[in-house]
Amino acid sequence: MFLLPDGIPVNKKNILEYLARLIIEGKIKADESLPNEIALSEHFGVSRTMIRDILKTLESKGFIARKTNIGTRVMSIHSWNLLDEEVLEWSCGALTQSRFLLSLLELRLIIEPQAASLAALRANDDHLQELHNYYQLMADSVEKQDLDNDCMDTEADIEFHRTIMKASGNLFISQFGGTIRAALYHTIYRSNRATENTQHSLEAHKSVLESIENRNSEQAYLRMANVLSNTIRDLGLQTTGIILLDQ
Amino acid sequence: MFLLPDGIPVNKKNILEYLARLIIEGKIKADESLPNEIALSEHFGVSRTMIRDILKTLESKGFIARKTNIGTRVMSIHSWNLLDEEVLEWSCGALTQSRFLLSLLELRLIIEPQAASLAALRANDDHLQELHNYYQLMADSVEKQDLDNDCMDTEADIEFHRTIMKASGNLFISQFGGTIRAALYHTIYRSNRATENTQHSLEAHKSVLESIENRNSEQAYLRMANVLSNTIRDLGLQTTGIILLDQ
DNA sequence: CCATATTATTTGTAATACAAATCAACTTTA
DNA sequence: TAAAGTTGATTTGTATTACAAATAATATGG
Repeated sequence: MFLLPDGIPVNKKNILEYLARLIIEGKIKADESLPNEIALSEHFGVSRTMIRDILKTLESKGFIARKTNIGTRVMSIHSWNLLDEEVLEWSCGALTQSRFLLSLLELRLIIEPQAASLAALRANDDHLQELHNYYQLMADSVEKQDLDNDCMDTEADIEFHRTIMKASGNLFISQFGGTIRAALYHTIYRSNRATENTQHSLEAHKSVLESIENRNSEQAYLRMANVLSNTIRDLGLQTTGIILLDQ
Repeated sequence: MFLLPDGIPVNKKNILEYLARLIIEGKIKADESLPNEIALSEHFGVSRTMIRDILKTLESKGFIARKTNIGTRVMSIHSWNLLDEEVLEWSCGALTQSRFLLSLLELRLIIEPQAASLAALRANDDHLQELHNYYQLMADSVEKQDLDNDCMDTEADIEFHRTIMKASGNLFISQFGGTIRAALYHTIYRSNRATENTQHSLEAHKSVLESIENRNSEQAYLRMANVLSNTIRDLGLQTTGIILLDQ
Protein backbone atom coordinates (compact mmCIF):
# COMPACT_ATOMS: atom_id res chain seq x y z
CA MET A 1 0.00 0.00 0.00
CA PHE A 2 1.42 3.44 0.77
CA LEU A 3 3.19 3.31 4.12
CA LEU A 4 2.85 3.14 7.87
CA PRO A 5 4.10 5.22 10.79
CA ASP A 6 7.58 4.40 12.02
CA GLY A 7 8.64 4.24 15.64
CA ILE A 8 5.81 6.37 16.99
CA PRO A 9 3.10 4.68 19.08
CA VAL A 10 -0.02 3.51 17.28
CA ASN A 11 -3.02 5.34 18.71
CA LYS A 12 -5.94 7.40 17.49
CA LYS A 13 -4.24 10.77 17.69
CA ASN A 14 -1.13 9.66 15.84
CA ILE A 15 -2.94 7.82 13.06
CA LEU A 16 -5.21 10.83 12.58
CA GLU A 17 -2.35 13.27 12.33
CA TYR A 18 -0.40 10.89 10.11
CA LEU A 19 -3.22 10.54 7.59
CA ALA A 20 -3.99 14.26 7.73
CA ARG A 21 -0.39 15.13 6.97
CA LEU A 22 -0.28 12.67 4.08
CA ILE A 23 -3.19 14.57 2.56
CA ILE A 24 -1.88 18.05 3.37
CA GLU A 25 1.57 17.27 2.02
CA GLY A 26 0.04 15.90 -1.16
CA LYS A 27 1.36 12.36 -0.68
CA ILE A 28 -2.26 11.34 -1.13
CA LYS A 29 -3.74 13.56 -3.80
CA ALA A 30 -7.25 14.88 -4.22
CA ASP A 31 -9.77 12.48 -5.80
CA GLU A 32 -7.69 9.47 -4.83
CA SER A 33 -9.38 6.84 -2.70
CA LEU A 34 -8.29 5.51 0.64
CA PRO A 35 -8.32 1.74 1.27
CA ASN A 36 -11.55 0.52 2.81
CA GLU A 37 -12.03 0.53 6.55
CA ILE A 38 -11.13 -3.11 7.12
CA ALA A 39 -7.94 -2.79 5.13
CA LEU A 40 -6.99 0.31 7.09
CA SER A 41 -7.71 -1.36 10.42
CA GLU A 42 -5.51 -4.32 9.48
CA HIS A 43 -2.85 -2.02 8.09
CA PHE A 44 -2.52 -0.06 11.33
CA GLY A 45 -3.36 -2.96 13.62
CA VAL A 46 -6.34 -1.29 15.27
CA SER A 47 -10.05 -1.98 15.27
CA ARG A 48 -12.41 -0.87 12.56
CA THR A 49 -14.20 1.17 15.25
CA MET A 50 -11.14 3.30 15.74
CA ILE A 51 -10.55 3.67 12.02
CA ARG A 52 -14.15 4.83 11.59
CA ASP A 53 -13.62 7.30 14.41
CA ILE A 54 -10.53 8.67 12.70
CA LEU A 55 -12.23 8.83 9.30
CA LYS A 56 -15.14 10.67 10.86
CA THR A 57 -12.78 13.29 12.21
CA LEU A 58 -11.01 13.61 8.85
CA GLU A 59 -14.43 14.03 7.27
CA SER A 60 -15.44 16.77 9.69
CA LYS A 61 -12.25 18.63 8.83
CA GLY A 62 -13.10 18.43 5.13
CA PHE A 63 -10.22 16.17 4.15
CA ILE A 64 -12.30 13.25 2.92
CA ALA A 65 -15.82 12.37 1.83
CA ARG A 66 -17.37 8.97 2.38
CA LYS A 67 -20.16 7.15 0.59
CA THR A 68 -21.58 3.68 0.96
CA ASN A 69 -19.85 1.29 -1.40
CA ILE A 70 -17.99 4.16 -3.07
CA GLY A 71 -15.38 4.35 -0.38
CA THR A 72 -13.40 7.22 1.00
CA ARG A 73 -12.19 9.85 -1.43
CA VAL A 74 -9.72 12.59 -0.64
CA MET A 75 -10.84 16.20 -1.15
CA SER A 76 -8.88 19.18 -2.47
CA ILE A 77 -7.67 22.07 -0.33
CA HIS A 78 -10.80 24.04 -1.19
CA SER A 79 -12.82 21.67 0.97
CA TRP A 80 -10.46 21.67 3.93
CA ASN A 81 -11.68 23.40 7.03
CA LEU A 82 -8.72 25.78 7.17
CA LEU A 83 -9.98 27.58 10.24
CA ASP A 84 -9.95 24.40 12.29
CA GLU A 85 -7.23 24.63 14.91
CA GLU A 86 -5.63 21.28 14.10
CA VAL A 87 -5.90 21.73 10.35
CA LEU A 88 -4.16 25.07 10.69
CA GLU A 89 -1.44 23.57 12.86
CA TRP A 90 -0.74 20.71 10.47
CA SER A 91 -0.93 22.95 7.42
CA CYS A 92 1.49 25.52 8.80
CA GLY A 93 4.17 22.92 9.21
CA ALA A 94 3.81 21.70 5.66
CA LEU A 95 2.97 24.66 3.48
CA THR A 96 5.27 27.37 4.78
CA GLN A 97 6.40 29.04 1.62
CA SER A 98 3.28 28.61 -0.47
CA ARG A 99 0.05 30.31 -1.28
CA PHE A 100 -1.14 29.27 2.15
CA LEU A 101 1.21 31.61 3.99
CA LEU A 102 0.29 34.54 1.79
CA SER A 103 -3.42 33.90 2.24
CA LEU A 104 -2.92 33.79 5.96
CA LEU A 105 -1.05 37.10 6.08
CA GLU A 106 -3.65 38.74 3.89
CA LEU A 107 -6.32 37.56 6.27
CA ARG A 108 -4.42 38.88 9.27
CA LEU A 109 -3.98 42.22 7.52
CA ILE A 110 -7.71 42.38 6.90
CA ILE A 111 -8.89 41.22 10.32
CA GLU A 112 -6.45 42.44 12.92
CA PRO A 113 -6.48 46.20 12.32
CA GLN A 114 -10.27 46.10 12.49
CA ALA A 115 -10.04 43.96 15.61
CA ALA A 116 -7.80 46.59 17.17
CA SER A 117 -10.25 49.30 16.23
CA LEU A 118 -13.15 47.43 17.79
CA ALA A 119 -11.07 46.58 20.84
CA ALA A 120 -10.40 50.29 21.37
CA LEU A 121 -14.14 50.74 21.74
CA ARG A 122 -15.03 47.57 23.62
CA ALA A 123 -12.08 46.22 25.62
CA ASN A 124 -12.81 45.89 29.33
CA ASP A 125 -10.37 46.22 32.20
CA ASP A 126 -9.48 42.55 32.18
CA HIS A 127 -8.54 42.72 28.52
CA LEU A 128 -6.37 45.78 29.12
CA GLN A 129 -4.68 44.12 32.07
CA GLU A 130 -3.95 41.05 29.96
CA LEU A 131 -2.50 43.19 27.21
CA HIS A 132 -0.25 44.93 29.72
CA ASN A 133 0.97 41.62 31.08
CA TYR A 134 1.81 40.22 27.67
CA TYR A 135 3.47 43.44 26.62
CA GLN A 136 5.63 43.35 29.75
CA LEU A 137 6.70 39.79 28.97
CA MET A 138 7.73 40.90 25.50
CA ALA A 139 9.61 43.88 26.89
CA ASP A 140 11.42 41.73 29.46
CA SER A 141 12.56 39.27 26.84
CA VAL A 142 13.98 42.10 24.76
CA GLU A 143 15.86 43.47 27.78
CA LYS A 144 17.85 40.32 28.45
CA GLN A 145 18.55 39.21 24.95
CA ASP A 146 21.87 37.82 26.09
CA LEU A 147 20.06 34.66 27.12
CA ASP A 148 19.18 31.93 24.66
CA ASN A 149 16.13 33.89 23.51
CA ASP A 150 17.76 35.69 20.65
CA CYS A 151 14.47 37.39 19.82
CA MET A 152 11.23 38.61 21.35
CA ASP A 153 9.09 36.24 23.40
CA THR A 154 6.97 34.57 20.73
CA GLU A 155 4.37 33.16 23.10
CA ALA A 156 3.67 36.57 24.65
CA ASP A 157 3.50 38.11 21.20
CA ILE A 158 0.94 35.54 20.10
CA GLU A 159 -1.21 36.07 23.18
CA PHE A 160 -1.02 39.84 22.71
CA HIS A 161 -2.58 39.51 19.27
CA ARG A 162 -5.11 36.94 20.45
CA THR A 163 -6.21 39.10 23.33
CA ILE A 164 -6.93 42.00 21.00
CA MET A 165 -9.12 39.75 18.88
CA LYS A 166 -10.92 38.55 22.01
CA ALA A 167 -11.40 42.15 23.10
CA SER A 168 -12.98 43.06 19.78
CA GLY A 169 -16.29 41.84 21.16
CA ASN A 170 -17.12 40.26 17.82
CA LEU A 171 -18.03 36.60 18.19
CA PHE A 172 -16.41 35.55 14.93
CA ILE A 173 -13.20 37.53 15.29
CA SER A 174 -12.92 36.38 18.87
CA GLN A 175 -13.24 32.77 17.87
CA PHE A 176 -10.85 33.33 15.00
CA GLY A 177 -8.27 34.50 17.50
CA GLY A 178 -8.82 31.32 19.43
CA THR A 179 -8.17 28.98 16.55
CA ILE A 180 -5.20 30.52 14.77
CA ARG A 181 -2.66 29.97 17.53
CA ALA A 182 -0.50 27.74 15.38
CA ALA A 183 -0.73 30.08 12.43
CA LEU A 184 0.28 33.07 14.53
CA TYR A 185 3.18 31.10 15.88
CA HIS A 186 4.61 30.42 12.45
CA THR A 187 4.30 33.97 11.18
CA ILE A 188 5.34 35.71 14.38
CA TYR A 189 8.22 33.44 15.30
CA ARG A 190 9.77 33.64 11.87
CA SER A 191 9.32 37.37 11.57
CA ASN A 192 10.71 38.02 15.03
CA ARG A 193 13.80 36.05 14.16
CA ALA A 194 14.16 37.86 10.86
CA THR A 195 13.68 41.41 12.09
CA GLU A 196 16.76 43.54 12.54
CA ASN A 197 15.23 45.97 14.98
CA THR A 198 13.55 44.20 17.87
CA GLN A 199 13.25 47.40 19.86
CA HIS A 200 11.30 48.99 17.02
CA SER A 201 8.87 46.06 16.88
CA LEU A 202 8.37 46.25 20.62
CA GLU A 203 7.52 49.93 20.44
CA ALA A 204 5.10 49.30 17.62
CA HIS A 205 3.21 46.88 19.85
CA LYS A 206 3.28 49.36 22.71
CA SER A 207 1.76 52.03 20.53
CA VAL A 208 -1.14 49.72 19.67
CA LEU A 209 -1.76 49.06 23.34
CA GLU A 210 -1.76 52.78 24.12
CA SER A 211 -4.24 53.53 21.36
CA ILE A 212 -6.61 50.89 22.68
CA GLU A 213 -6.21 52.21 26.19
CA ASN A 214 -6.98 55.73 24.98
CA ARG A 215 -10.06 54.45 23.18
CA ASN A 216 -8.77 55.85 19.93
CA SER A 217 -10.10 53.31 17.46
CA GLU A 218 -8.79 54.78 14.23
CA GLN A 219 -5.33 55.14 15.69
CA ALA A 220 -5.44 51.55 16.96
CA TYR A 221 -6.37 50.44 13.47
CA LEU A 222 -3.50 52.32 11.87
CA ARG A 223 -0.94 51.16 14.37
CA MET A 224 -1.97 47.53 14.13
CA ALA A 225 -1.78 47.81 10.36
CA ASN A 226 1.73 49.10 10.86
CA VAL A 227 2.70 46.15 13.05
CA LEU A 228 1.44 43.71 10.46
CA SER A 229 3.10 45.52 7.58
CA ASN A 230 6.37 45.17 9.42
CA THR A 231 5.74 41.48 10.00
CA ILE A 232 5.06 40.93 6.33
CA ARG A 233 8.12 42.93 5.31
CA ASP A 234 10.33 41.01 7.75
CA LEU A 235 9.17 37.78 6.18
CA GLY A 236 10.32 39.08 2.81
CA LEU A 237 6.81 39.03 1.40
CA GLN A 238 4.39 41.58 0.09
CA THR A 239 0.64 41.73 -0.14
CA THR A 240 -1.27 43.48 -2.88
CA GLY A 241 -4.87 44.45 -3.16
CA ILE A 242 -5.70 44.90 0.52
CA ILE A 243 -7.19 48.34 0.98
CA LEU A 244 -5.97 50.09 4.11
CA LEU A 245 -6.51 53.54 5.49
CA ASP A 246 -3.48 55.73 4.78
CA GLN A 247 -1.08 57.05 7.35
CA MET B 1 -35.14 13.97 31.75
CA PHE B 2 -35.57 16.96 29.45
CA LEU B 3 -37.51 15.90 26.36
CA LEU B 4 -37.49 13.95 23.12
CA PRO B 5 -38.30 14.79 19.51
CA ASP B 6 -41.96 14.62 18.56
CA GLY B 7 -43.29 13.24 15.31
CA ILE B 8 -40.02 13.50 13.39
CA PRO B 9 -38.18 10.28 12.53
CA VAL B 10 -35.47 9.12 14.90
CA ASN B 11 -32.18 9.04 13.02
CA LYS B 12 -28.67 10.35 13.41
CA LYS B 13 -29.21 13.61 11.56
CA ASN B 14 -32.35 14.52 13.48
CA ILE B 15 -30.99 13.68 16.91
CA LEU B 16 -27.85 15.66 16.13
CA GLU B 17 -29.75 18.73 15.04
CA TYR B 18 -32.17 18.39 17.94
CA LEU B 19 -29.42 18.35 20.55
CA ALA B 20 -27.51 21.12 18.77
CA ARG B 21 -30.57 23.35 18.78
CA LEU B 22 -31.21 22.66 22.46
CA ILE B 23 -27.74 23.99 23.17
CA ILE B 24 -27.94 26.92 20.75
CA GLU B 25 -31.32 28.00 22.05
CA GLY B 26 -30.07 27.81 25.61
CA LYS B 27 -32.47 25.07 26.68
CA ILE B 28 -29.35 23.27 27.84
CA LYS B 29 -27.02 25.86 29.32
CA ALA B 30 -23.25 26.01 29.37
CA ASP B 31 -21.51 23.92 32.04
CA GLU B 32 -24.52 21.66 32.40
CA SER B 33 -23.95 17.96 31.84
CA LEU B 34 -25.70 15.70 29.38
CA PRO B 35 -26.91 12.28 30.54
CA ASN B 36 -24.37 9.53 30.01
CA GLU B 37 -24.20 7.66 26.72
CA ILE B 38 -26.25 4.68 27.82
CA ALA B 39 -29.02 6.87 29.19
CA LEU B 40 -29.09 8.84 25.95
CA SER B 41 -29.21 5.71 23.83
CA GLU B 42 -32.16 4.39 25.83
CA HIS B 43 -33.81 7.80 25.79
CA PHE B 44 -33.76 8.04 22.00
CA GLY B 45 -34.09 4.32 21.36
CA VAL B 46 -30.86 4.00 19.39
CA SER B 47 -27.58 2.24 20.00
CA ARG B 48 -24.78 3.65 22.07
CA THR B 49 -22.65 3.52 18.92
CA MET B 50 -24.89 6.03 17.23
CA ILE B 51 -25.04 8.25 20.32
CA ARG B 52 -21.26 8.26 20.45
CA ASP B 53 -21.20 9.18 16.78
CA ILE B 54 -23.53 12.08 17.44
CA LEU B 55 -21.62 13.24 20.51
CA LYS B 56 -18.42 13.12 18.52
CA THR B 57 -19.91 15.44 15.95
CA LEU B 58 -21.20 17.81 18.63
CA GLU B 59 -17.71 17.77 20.12
CA SER B 60 -16.08 18.62 16.78
CA LYS B 61 -18.40 21.59 16.47
CA GLY B 62 -17.37 22.82 19.90
CA PHE B 63 -20.73 22.32 21.57
CA ILE B 64 -19.61 19.79 24.17
CA ALA B 65 -16.47 18.43 25.80
CA ARG B 66 -16.14 14.85 27.01
CA LYS B 67 -13.94 13.26 29.64
CA THR B 68 -13.73 9.81 31.06
CA ASN B 69 -15.90 9.50 34.13
CA ILE B 70 -16.65 13.24 34.04
CA GLY B 71 -19.26 12.90 31.36
CA THR B 72 -20.35 15.31 28.68
CA ARG B 73 -20.44 18.99 29.56
CA VAL B 74 -21.96 21.70 27.41
CA MET B 75 -19.71 24.57 26.32
CA SER B 76 -20.48 28.26 25.98
CA ILE B 77 -20.86 30.08 22.68
CA HIS B 78 -17.21 31.11 22.81
CA SER B 79 -16.25 27.52 22.13
CA TRP B 80 -18.70 26.91 19.30
CA ASN B 81 -17.26 26.55 15.87
CA LEU B 82 -19.29 29.43 14.42
CA LEU B 83 -17.76 29.13 10.98
CA ASP B 84 -18.98 25.57 10.59
CA GLU B 85 -21.67 25.46 7.95
CA GLU B 86 -24.21 23.56 10.05
CA VAL B 87 -23.52 25.54 13.21
CA LEU B 88 -24.10 28.73 11.26
CA GLU B 89 -27.32 27.39 9.80
CA TRP B 90 -28.71 26.30 13.16
CA SER B 91 -27.57 29.48 14.88
CA CYS B 92 -29.11 31.79 12.29
CA GLY B 93 -32.53 30.32 12.89
CA ALA B 94 -32.30 30.77 16.62
CA LEU B 95 -30.35 33.93 17.29
CA THR B 96 -31.72 36.37 14.73
CA GLN B 97 -32.04 39.51 16.78
CA SER B 98 -29.06 39.09 19.03
CA ARG B 99 -25.39 39.84 19.26
CA PHE B 100 -24.87 37.05 16.75
CA LEU B 101 -26.46 38.95 13.88
CA LEU B 102 -24.47 42.08 14.59
CA SER B 103 -21.22 40.12 14.77
CA LEU B 104 -22.03 38.54 11.47
CA LEU B 105 -22.72 41.83 9.73
CA GLU B 106 -19.56 43.34 11.15
CA LEU B 107 -17.62 40.42 9.76
CA ARG B 108 -19.21 40.80 6.36
CA LEU B 109 -18.39 44.51 6.38
CA ILE B 110 -14.77 43.70 7.15
CA ILE B 111 -14.31 40.81 4.73
CA GLU B 112 -16.43 41.45 1.67
CA PRO B 113 -15.13 44.85 0.53
CA GLN B 114 -11.60 43.46 0.72
CA ALA B 115 -12.76 40.35 -1.12
CA ALA B 116 -14.15 42.57 -3.87
CA SER B 117 -10.87 44.46 -4.05
CA LEU B 118 -8.88 41.25 -4.37
CA ALA B 119 -11.36 39.86 -6.87
CA ALA B 120 -10.82 42.93 -9.04
CA LEU B 121 -7.18 41.92 -9.29
CA ARG B 122 -7.53 38.16 -9.47
CA ALA B 123 -10.90 37.10 -10.88
CA ASN B 124 -10.63 34.91 -13.96
CA ASP B 125 -13.05 34.70 -16.88
CA ASP B 126 -15.07 31.93 -15.28
CA HIS B 127 -15.62 34.03 -12.18
CA LEU B 128 -16.71 37.03 -14.25
CA GLN B 129 -19.07 34.86 -16.27
CA GLU B 130 -20.60 33.48 -13.07
CA LEU B 131 -21.04 36.98 -11.69
CA HIS B 132 -22.79 38.05 -14.88
CA ASN B 133 -25.12 35.08 -14.71
CA TYR B 134 -26.10 35.71 -11.12
CA TYR B 135 -26.53 39.41 -11.76
CA GLN B 136 -28.83 38.62 -14.66
CA LEU B 137 -30.95 36.37 -12.46
CA MET B 138 -31.29 39.18 -9.95
CA ALA B 139 -32.19 41.65 -12.68
CA ASP B 140 -34.79 39.29 -14.14
CA SER B 141 -36.46 38.80 -10.80
CA VAL B 142 -36.70 42.55 -10.33
CA GLU B 143 -38.28 42.95 -13.78
CA LYS B 144 -41.21 40.67 -13.14
CA GLN B 145 -41.97 41.53 -9.56
CA ASP B 146 -45.64 40.90 -10.24
CA LEU B 147 -45.02 37.20 -9.57
CA ASP B 148 -44.87 35.75 -6.11
CA ASN B 149 -41.28 36.94 -5.68
CA ASP B 150 -42.01 40.24 -4.07
CA CYS B 151 -38.32 40.99 -3.84
CA MET B 152 -35.01 40.28 -5.51
CA ASP B 153 -33.92 36.68 -6.10
CA THR B 154 -32.24 35.79 -2.81
CA GLU B 155 -30.44 32.70 -4.09
CA ALA B 156 -28.80 34.61 -6.92
CA ASP B 157 -27.85 37.40 -4.54
CA ILE B 158 -26.20 34.91 -2.21
CA GLU B 159 -24.25 33.26 -5.02
CA PHE B 160 -23.17 36.66 -6.31
CA HIS B 161 -21.53 37.43 -2.97
CA ARG B 162 -20.09 33.93 -2.66
CA THR B 163 -18.57 34.09 -6.11
CA ILE B 164 -16.76 37.31 -5.28
CA MET B 165 -15.26 35.67 -2.21
CA LYS B 166 -14.20 32.69 -4.32
CA ALA B 167 -12.69 35.04 -6.87
CA SER B 168 -10.63 36.78 -4.18
CA GLY B 169 -8.01 34.07 -4.61
CA ASN B 170 -7.48 33.98 -0.86
CA LEU B 171 -7.84 30.47 0.51
CA PHE B 172 -9.45 31.59 3.76
CA ILE B 173 -11.86 34.11 2.28
CA SER B 174 -12.78 31.64 -0.41
CA GLN B 175 -13.58 28.98 2.14
CA PHE B 176 -15.41 31.51 4.25
CA GLY B 177 -17.67 32.21 1.30
CA GLY B 178 -18.33 28.51 1.03
CA THR B 179 -19.48 28.06 4.60
CA ILE B 180 -21.63 31.10 5.27
CA ARG B 181 -24.44 30.25 2.87
CA ALA B 182 -27.02 30.06 5.59
CA ALA B 183 -25.81 33.25 7.20
CA LEU B 184 -25.95 35.12 3.91
CA TYR B 185 -29.43 33.81 3.36
CA HIS B 186 -30.73 35.26 6.60
CA THR B 187 -29.19 38.70 6.16
CA ILE B 188 -29.85 39.05 2.45
CA TYR B 189 -33.37 37.68 2.44
CA ARG B 190 -34.49 39.91 5.27
CA SER B 191 -32.82 43.01 3.91
CA ASN B 192 -34.19 42.43 0.42
CA ARG B 193 -37.69 42.19 1.84
CA ALA B 194 -37.17 45.31 3.92
CA THR B 195 -35.65 47.53 1.27
CA GLU B 196 -37.87 50.12 -0.33
CA ASN B 197 -35.85 50.55 -3.45
CA THR B 198 -35.07 47.24 -5.10
CA GLN B 199 -33.90 48.91 -8.28
CA HIS B 200 -31.32 50.87 -6.33
CA SER B 201 -30.00 47.71 -4.69
CA LEU B 202 -29.75 46.01 -8.06
CA GLU B 203 -27.75 48.89 -9.49
CA ALA B 204 -25.43 48.83 -6.49
CA HIS B 205 -24.62 45.20 -7.25
CA LYS B 206 -24.10 46.00 -10.91
CA SER B 207 -21.63 48.72 -10.04
CA VAL B 208 -19.58 46.23 -8.01
CA LEU B 209 -19.50 43.84 -10.93
CA GLU B 210 -18.37 46.58 -13.29
CA SER B 211 -15.57 47.64 -10.99
CA ILE B 212 -14.30 44.08 -10.78
CA GLU B 213 -14.51 43.73 -14.53
CA ASN B 214 -12.55 46.96 -14.99
CA ARG B 215 -9.93 45.68 -12.55
CA ASN B 216 -10.42 48.73 -10.38
CA SER B 217 -9.80 47.28 -6.95
CA GLU B 218 -10.30 50.39 -4.83
CA GLN B 219 -13.56 51.16 -6.58
CA ALA B 220 -14.74 47.57 -6.09
CA TYR B 221 -13.93 47.89 -2.40
CA LEU B 222 -15.90 51.11 -2.04
CA ARG B 223 -18.90 49.87 -3.96
CA MET B 224 -19.09 46.62 -2.03
CA ALA B 225 -18.86 48.60 1.19
CA ASN B 226 -21.79 50.60 -0.12
CA VAL B 227 -23.84 47.47 -0.83
CA LEU B 228 -23.24 46.20 2.67
CA SER B 229 -23.98 49.53 4.29
CA ASN B 230 -27.34 49.49 2.56
CA THR B 231 -27.98 45.95 3.75
CA ILE B 232 -27.23 46.91 7.32
CA ARG B 233 -29.38 50.03 7.07
CA ASP B 234 -32.29 48.08 5.60
CA LEU B 235 -32.11 45.70 8.54
CA GLY B 236 -32.51 48.66 10.87
CA LEU B 237 -29.10 48.12 12.43
CA GLN B 238 -25.90 50.04 12.64
CA THR B 239 -22.29 49.04 13.08
CA THR B 240 -19.70 51.11 14.87
CA GLY B 241 -15.97 50.84 14.96
CA ILE B 242 -15.35 49.31 11.54
CA ILE B 243 -12.85 51.49 9.72
CA LEU B 244 -13.66 51.93 6.05
CA LEU B 245 -12.15 54.01 3.31
CA ASP B 246 -14.21 57.15 2.76
CA GLN B 247 -16.23 57.96 -0.33
C1' DC C 1 -28.91 -5.63 -27.37
C1' DC C 2 -31.47 -3.93 -23.63
C1' DA C 3 -33.79 -4.32 -19.33
C1' DT C 4 -34.04 -6.60 -15.14
C1' DA C 5 -32.47 -9.34 -11.37
C1' DT C 6 -28.73 -11.04 -8.68
C1' DT C 7 -24.38 -10.74 -6.39
C1' DA C 8 -20.53 -8.59 -4.22
C1' DT C 9 -18.48 -4.79 -1.96
C1' DT C 10 -18.38 -1.05 1.18
C1' DT C 11 -20.05 1.97 4.54
C1' DG C 12 -23.70 2.35 8.31
C1' DT C 13 -25.83 0.61 12.64
C1' DA C 14 -26.20 -2.47 16.54
C1' DA C 15 -25.00 -5.24 20.61
C1' DT C 16 -21.76 -6.79 23.81
C1' DA C 17 -17.61 -7.10 26.39
C1' DC C 18 -13.74 -5.28 28.36
C1' DA C 19 -10.05 -1.45 29.12
C1' DA C 20 -8.74 2.94 31.00
C1' DA C 21 -9.41 6.96 33.48
C1' DT C 22 -11.04 9.38 37.29
C1' DC C 23 -13.86 10.63 41.17
C1' DA C 24 -15.37 9.39 45.82
C1' DA C 25 -15.21 7.00 49.85
C1' DC C 26 -12.65 4.37 52.87
C1' DT C 27 -8.50 2.58 55.15
C1' DT C 28 -4.09 2.72 56.69
C1' DT C 29 -0.15 4.86 58.64
C1' DA C 30 2.98 8.39 60.45
C1' DT D 1 -5.43 14.14 63.43
C1' DA D 2 -3.91 14.49 58.88
C1' DA D 3 -1.90 12.87 55.05
C1' DA D 4 -1.26 9.31 51.92
C1' DG D 5 -2.55 5.35 49.74
C1' DT D 6 -6.21 1.60 48.41
C1' DT D 7 -10.29 0.15 46.70
C1' DG D 8 -14.63 0.45 44.30
C1' DA D 9 -17.96 2.59 41.26
C1' DT D 10 -18.99 5.29 37.27
C1' DT D 11 -18.24 6.89 32.65
C1' DT D 12 -16.00 7.29 28.42
C1' DG D 13 -12.71 4.70 25.20
C1' DT D 14 -11.61 0.59 22.38
C1' DA D 15 -12.44 -3.93 20.35
C1' DT D 16 -15.13 -7.61 18.22
C1' DT D 17 -18.79 -9.52 15.77
C1' DA D 18 -22.92 -9.50 13.28
C1' DC D 19 -26.14 -7.67 10.30
C1' DA D 20 -28.47 -3.70 7.51
C1' DA D 21 -28.46 -0.53 3.65
C1' DA D 22 -26.75 1.36 -0.42
C1' DT D 23 -24.67 0.95 -4.73
C1' DA D 24 -21.52 -0.78 -8.38
C1' DA D 25 -20.62 -4.73 -11.16
C1' DT D 26 -22.13 -8.85 -13.06
C1' DA D 27 -25.20 -12.16 -14.71
C1' DT D 28 -29.60 -13.51 -16.63
C1' DG D 29 -33.71 -13.51 -19.43
C1' DG D 30 -36.40 -11.64 -23.08
